[in-house]
Amino acid sequence: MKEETFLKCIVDGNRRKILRSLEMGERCVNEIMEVTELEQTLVSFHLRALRNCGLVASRRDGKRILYRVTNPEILDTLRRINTLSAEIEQLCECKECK
Amino acid sequence: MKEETFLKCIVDGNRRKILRSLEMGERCVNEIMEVTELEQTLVSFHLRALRNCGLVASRRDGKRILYRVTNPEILDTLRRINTLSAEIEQLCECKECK
DNA sequence: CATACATATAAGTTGCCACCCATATGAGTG
DNA sequence: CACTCATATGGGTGGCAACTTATATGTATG
Repeated sequence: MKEETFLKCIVDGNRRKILRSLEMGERCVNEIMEVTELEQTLVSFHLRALRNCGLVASRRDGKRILYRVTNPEILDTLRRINTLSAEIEQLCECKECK
Repeated sequence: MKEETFLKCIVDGNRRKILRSLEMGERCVNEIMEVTELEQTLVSFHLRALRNCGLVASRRDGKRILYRVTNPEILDTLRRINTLSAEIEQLCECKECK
């Protein structure tokens, strides 16, 4: 996968929400819906994108389909980005950041 | 700055190109143009965005304006994203990644 | 102060992406 | 096999963001 693909995938806030909802392990779509407070179709839509990018994987368990993050580093990277953003805010001189 | 702002800023390939062109230190717009092979207006356009986000800063030196990355961690993070993307590619089962 | 060089800004166009709505698939259960 | 629960898919739409073209600002230099 190219860097570009990865970034396009995580630039969306709902997709990051979904990724973070999988921090503790596998979850089915219904659980993800509850945690993220997103509509079912929207969750499926984003899960598909995340899956196509290789960020999540799924397996069936009876009626349900369980999703998981493929690589713990993905969440690490999100955390790092979060920290870095906060650090940059300190330096930034634009209006939004004041 | 919010995570979202940071990600929106670096999701663009040309902006990442510009950031990486500043890896070795300060550069003026003209140099950035040469290294990145981007039009002048486009470079200025993106520099403005990067500046508004606090990712780069500038100072005047005679006729020229020199730009620099505000925080070396920004480039570290780009490197990390690059590595991670490559790792994910190994796991990914979609067509694009094969 | 007129001209050239370096960079910035503004307006207009286009393409893409997230979202919504409606509907389909697919597995379990009686 | 009908029905329901869980999830996926497809078409349509609006908004935003990157790019282009044209022009403005600002600094040095003769």
